[in-house]
Amino acid sequence: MDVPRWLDDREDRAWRGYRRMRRLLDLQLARDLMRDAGLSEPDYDVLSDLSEAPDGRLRLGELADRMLWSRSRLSHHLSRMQQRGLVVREECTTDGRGSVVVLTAEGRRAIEAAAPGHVAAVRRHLIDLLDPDELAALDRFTHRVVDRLAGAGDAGRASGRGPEPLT
Amino acid sequence: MDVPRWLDDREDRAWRGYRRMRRLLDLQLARDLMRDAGLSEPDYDVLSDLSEAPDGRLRLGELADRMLWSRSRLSHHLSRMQQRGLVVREECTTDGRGSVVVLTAEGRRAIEAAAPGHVAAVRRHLIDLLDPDELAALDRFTHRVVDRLAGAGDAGRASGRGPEPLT
DNA sequence: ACGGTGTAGATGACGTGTCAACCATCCGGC
DNA sequence: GCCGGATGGTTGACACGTCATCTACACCGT
Repeated sequence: MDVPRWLDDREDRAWRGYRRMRRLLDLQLARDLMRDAGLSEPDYDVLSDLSEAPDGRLRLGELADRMLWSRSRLSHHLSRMQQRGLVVREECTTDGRGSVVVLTAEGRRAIEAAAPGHVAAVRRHLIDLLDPDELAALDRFTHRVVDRLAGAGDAGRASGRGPEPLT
Repeated sequence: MDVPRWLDDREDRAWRGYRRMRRLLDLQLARDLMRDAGLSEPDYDVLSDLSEAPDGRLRLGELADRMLWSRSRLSHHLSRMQQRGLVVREECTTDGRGSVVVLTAEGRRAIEAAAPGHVAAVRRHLIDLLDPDELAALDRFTHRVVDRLAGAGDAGRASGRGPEPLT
């Protein structure tokens, strides 16, 4: 690590801006969503991913992977959503261990009612504020960063180089 | 709201990329930080903001505002950090209600030990992956978004226009 | 068929965040 | 001076997320 390479002015501004935006955007979108649709962001994400799946059904693990959630987290969250009647669990016919998460009619109603307002909020607070170049840049570099991070699970900082085994 | 204006392909890609990056970056930075310095990201942020303040001391509310945290959250978190000896609370001399948060020697040691590694991680996983244009774009639009959101606290979606009273 | 190993999920304990009271103090008007 | 409302901070109850653990089943080699 030797002499640390601090962030220069431009980098620091961008980094602070990112974190601040991240926080404020979250708060705002969560507020809007809760007020307009009675859903939390995690609720929305679950319902949204489910609604995009054929028949509104997905294996729990598959859903967890898509969302980048731990199975445990998803399991807990599903229990709460199940109580509210938004989803149900079914046993998996092809794998005795598995469960299948299924969107209920009420869940579908909820996501369909919430979506237009949520998309509008995303536009209002973020997307519509970007010019085409910025939008393109956002697309490019987020995917670049994601590929790096998703590629080598830990990509340790320890030794100088190269991927390392996952933990 | 009428016919909802959905996100087109480019917008959708950028938005999904953003959320995915956000999640993975968080996980990775948190992991690195915990492993290398035994701090959570919230810990780091508190210490970092404190260490930038004169004498390492700030009014609780002032700190909460800078961090965009609720006073309640900060108060809880400080109690935990105080237990670990990273900060202490002092009574405020100019306002009988207030408390002043003070960085301890150990707290200063912790943040100084953590900083180089954390900055390196931020570079490795994000900053160094952006070309100058992208960095500039990130700086620009994040601040634009922040200004909007910070400006009109709620900036309601309800009526067509204009700021509304805070909740 | 059987035993060992790995994987899918569930669960409980615990740390953290939020929300709604709550108390103490400050401040502006009378 | 004092009263009413605002402000600074704390607290407790509850929602949520994580981690370690546990059970049940799958898969593979023999």
